[in-house]
Amino acid sequence: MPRTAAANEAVKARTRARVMEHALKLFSLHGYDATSVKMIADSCGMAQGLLYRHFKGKEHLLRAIFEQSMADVQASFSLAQQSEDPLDRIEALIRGAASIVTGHRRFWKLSYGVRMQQGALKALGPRLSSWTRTIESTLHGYLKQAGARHPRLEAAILFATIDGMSQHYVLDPENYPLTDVVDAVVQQYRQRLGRKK
Amino acid sequence: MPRTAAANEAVKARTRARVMEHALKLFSLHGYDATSVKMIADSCGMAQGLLYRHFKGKEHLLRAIFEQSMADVQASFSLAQQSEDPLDRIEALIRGAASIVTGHRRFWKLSYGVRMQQGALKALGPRLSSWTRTIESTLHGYLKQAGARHPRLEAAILFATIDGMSQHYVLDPENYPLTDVVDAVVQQYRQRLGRKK
Amino acid sequence: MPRTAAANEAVKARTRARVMEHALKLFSLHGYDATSVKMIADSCGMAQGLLYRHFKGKEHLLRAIFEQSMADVQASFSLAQQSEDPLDRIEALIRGAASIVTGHRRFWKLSYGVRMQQGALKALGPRLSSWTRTIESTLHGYLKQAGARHPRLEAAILFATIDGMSQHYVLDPENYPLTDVVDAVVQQYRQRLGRKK
Amino acid sequence: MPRTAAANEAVKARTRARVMEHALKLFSLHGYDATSVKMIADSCGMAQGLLYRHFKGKEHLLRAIFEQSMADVQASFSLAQQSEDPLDRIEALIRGAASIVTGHRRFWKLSYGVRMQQGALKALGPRLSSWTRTIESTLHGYLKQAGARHPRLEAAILFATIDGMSQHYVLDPENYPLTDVVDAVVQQYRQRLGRKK
DNA sequence: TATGAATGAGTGTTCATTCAT
DNA sequence: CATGAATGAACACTCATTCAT
Repeated sequence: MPRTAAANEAVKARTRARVMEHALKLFSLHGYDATSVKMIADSCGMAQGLLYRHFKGKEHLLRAIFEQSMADVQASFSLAQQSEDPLDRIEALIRGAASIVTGHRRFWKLSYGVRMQQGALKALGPRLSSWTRTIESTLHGYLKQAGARHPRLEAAILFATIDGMSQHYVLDPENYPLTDVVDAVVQQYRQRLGRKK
Repeated sequence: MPRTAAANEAVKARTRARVMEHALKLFSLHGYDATSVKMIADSCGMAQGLLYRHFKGKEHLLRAIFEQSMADVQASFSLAQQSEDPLDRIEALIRGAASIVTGHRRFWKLSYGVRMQQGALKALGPRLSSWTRTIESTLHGYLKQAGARHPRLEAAILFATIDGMSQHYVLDPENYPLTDVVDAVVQQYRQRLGRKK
Repeated sequence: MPRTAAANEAVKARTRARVMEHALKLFSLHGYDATSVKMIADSCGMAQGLLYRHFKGKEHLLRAIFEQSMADVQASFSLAQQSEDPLDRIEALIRGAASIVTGHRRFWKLSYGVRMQQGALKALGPRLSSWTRTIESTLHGYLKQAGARHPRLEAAILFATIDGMSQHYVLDPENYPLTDVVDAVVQQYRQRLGRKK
Repeated sequence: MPRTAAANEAVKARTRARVMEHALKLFSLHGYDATSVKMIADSCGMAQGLLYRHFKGKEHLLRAIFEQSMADVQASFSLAQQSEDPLDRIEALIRGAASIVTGHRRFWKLSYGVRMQQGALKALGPRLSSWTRTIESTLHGYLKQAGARHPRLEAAILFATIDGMSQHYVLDPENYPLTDVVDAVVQQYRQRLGRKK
């Protein structure tokens, strides 16, 4: 009795997910280059060859991980836009960024490591930079609405702060006081922008 | 007649510098792992073997680059500490960071890439993290003097902003409006901390 | 359907054996150091990489060869100890040594070459010297039982004779009259020790 | 003032000798393959390049060492032939071999290591095997004169004993009781051959 | 679908040798 | 006579990928 096509699909999807999970763990731990396909296969408990049934190659695996994580991130960000008040929106965005980075620290560690490598960027470049632009223009819009005097520059600053903070957290998740830092950032923005209104 | 010892020294130093220059370019472009020794040798137009007369290995080459650049950076930072007024000092530090990053963007790109990689960090870990601590504690001291309410948190925020901004510049030096961003950051801090005095 | 585990095992064992066979040939011909992994792989008609699935490295390959051949040798030697009469035992041991060396001349050539090299000895040192001691103390015991006046010295002499003869045979197996030499050695010992009884 | 041609020759000869001395030490210690030209030059305190003024290459250096040592050995052996009595001659030859090996143990260690390597033998093969033949035929002659029944075989045996003994000494010069072994061998031969006369 | 043996181009590194000085 | 910088081919070894089963 052959398994139904649907059941096969389900198994396949589960395997794919498992591979991506293990790969992300190893990539974030040792870096993309220093992680061999064998390490991933061993970690998954499967043969190397099988991995190539699911992903065309190591680079495609990396791409798939980015695709999926990016989608997660996108979804999380949408929540920020439900509020009406611009200041609330900014707060939501900052807090959203923080919760995304805590929820996916492995992915962000990998991402921060990879974004400095032109080679790895060949595959991811467009994706990564369009993502960057999205955040920055979103911030720009919010800050404009909030009455910032130089919204473009302030967006750049806020983005830098969020990115730097996220990275510092990712480098030492155990000790970095992310929630306190986030609260303080939020307060700073509320003070500065609130007063002007 | 043998070449004089001095002449030999000069040739050696020139070659060493050439290797470091090309290595830094390639490391910053493709990342440490993704740059092969062959690529460096080819870029220098020399045989691979010669590289090993000047550096004990790829990792030592990386270390040498760090050593040299770190010394430059250290020197630049010292200038910031000549002012008396805390706010002036903070401004000097922010501007100093920016000028260091523009002056050594290749090194910083390499540095940002390397700090996420466990492997490359083996050699540099102590150096990099002591450096980070230095900056943060310096910022902490200045902010305390400037009367910040939560100097520790504010130092974390300012450091995140500087780091994020530097990184965004390094990723796209042609287009990122670093000087404008720096001016805006400085203004923000002057406003916030100046008012409280 | 995957190859069965058993079939895989068989293929692997066959390849392993082939590598060891060719490696022994080349090691014994050119010496351990002067034989490159490439030479072995070429001789086997396989890719260099494959060799490393079966042996962790060149040195491990050497070790594996020793392990296997030593086991053979050990077994052969046991046969010599079945006789009761000490003179018969000595004869059996001499003849046993000769038959071992003719049966494994490649191994012995390798072995003789390797024992003069500090480098290769790193891995085999203990094995080789314990083996030497075993032979010498066995000879010592036999000669004592046979009533030799200075069994320790005579053991050293007999061991030297056996070792020298084996080595001369191994250097020129086609022409060296090993069986005649062995017969003559046996006769010498029978004469000398027999008379004293 | 140019140095005289003769003085130059003397300097050159002294340098050559020094290189050979250091090379022999290192070759015997680490093996021929494992000894780099740099190691030799460093040990001599001279530049690598200079070494090539004196020897065409590493292999020629090995060859030169053999040449010189062989000549020494040849000279030593000639002394054995001054006696009249065949038994005395045999004794002199055995003792001569022993004193040669103690006087040149480095050379013999190298020699024993190298004679199993076909590659190294390319250069030395003829020399080594003609040497072997000389010894064996000399022994043959003496044993014949001493009235041995199977002089050819007995020569082979005696040669094996001498070679084996020398090698065991060279492998562990500190502990091997060479003089005792030599005395015992001499006594054995005197007993066996003396009686028959 | 799944295996892991096999491949071949690649890695960092060493080293005998040459050459400008 | 002497230097040591420079070369280039070789070395042991790794790894992403393919393929027979």
